[in-house]
Amino acid sequence: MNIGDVAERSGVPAKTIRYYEDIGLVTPLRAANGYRSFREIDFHKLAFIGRARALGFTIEDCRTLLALYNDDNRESAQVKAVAEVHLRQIDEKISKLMSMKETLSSLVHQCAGDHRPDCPILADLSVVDDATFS
Amino acid sequence: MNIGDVAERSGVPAKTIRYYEDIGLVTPLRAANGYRSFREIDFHKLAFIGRARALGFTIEDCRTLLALYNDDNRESAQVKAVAEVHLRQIDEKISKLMSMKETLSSLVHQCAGDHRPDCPILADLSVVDDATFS
DNA sequence: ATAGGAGTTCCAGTGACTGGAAGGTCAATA
DNA sequence: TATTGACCTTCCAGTCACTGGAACTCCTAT
Repeated sequence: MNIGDVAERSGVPAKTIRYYEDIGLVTPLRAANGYRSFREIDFHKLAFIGRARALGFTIEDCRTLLALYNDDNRESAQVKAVAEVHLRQIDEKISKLMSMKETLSSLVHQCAGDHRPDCPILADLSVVDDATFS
Repeated sequence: MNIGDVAERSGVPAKTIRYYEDIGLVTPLRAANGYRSFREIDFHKLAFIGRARALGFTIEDCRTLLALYNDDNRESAQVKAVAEVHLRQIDEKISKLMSMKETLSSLVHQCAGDHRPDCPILADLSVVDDATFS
């Protein structure tokens, strides 16, 4: 398989696949003409990575998960641990975004959004108190 | 005020303030010894930026919001529009994270997390179907 | 022969910082 | 007065995970 085929099949862009090769995530063979030559196993790996990335795992997580996948002596606890850490980080991101959302949507609701200059959003941002947001 | 003072008062790290000067967000004066010299207005601006960043606005949004803040002829509708776009982006991020969270937490729950190698998380990631995640 | 659609490499940019090296300045103390 | 230590300066490089683009080669079909 050439890079275009594997890109289409896996859903991972060709450019990204080249990048993954650069950082040693995949190691396709090379044809005589210099083209990358992907085996089924390479496709499988890329699909795995694509799926893991879609779940928000970092590239380093992907490396770890692939290593565990290929390790017959793995313990499911190891995989679960990686996933749980990631899950906690997702939760943190969600809480942060939710609190931003609350503040912001309350400000947006207070704002008339008309031709006049008075704006509670700007008023809030320009509060003169020291270091209240940190 | 030296950079350390304004950093402490505004909650924006000194390193970040220097970066903000680099990209033209703040323009402190310079003392004879080459030290940056911050006026009240600089502090105020940094506090504004810090607050806006804490609400997730991009640097470019900050530029826009500061310009509106300093524009006597602004219309609150302009500010509201910026905030609403940002709010929608926050909502999108939240939905994405929530769907990741759901998939992932269901997988985590299915995983025994013991010494055995069998793992539904890895099983899910290695589904052989073509391009299902894209 | 030529056109086009593949593929290749390499370099630079994204956003918003952050770390670190190498050095200059200032206030207080021994 | 010398020195210590905290503070300041600039500049360069790295982060994360790509993405865009230039300049080139290669393959296939007309």
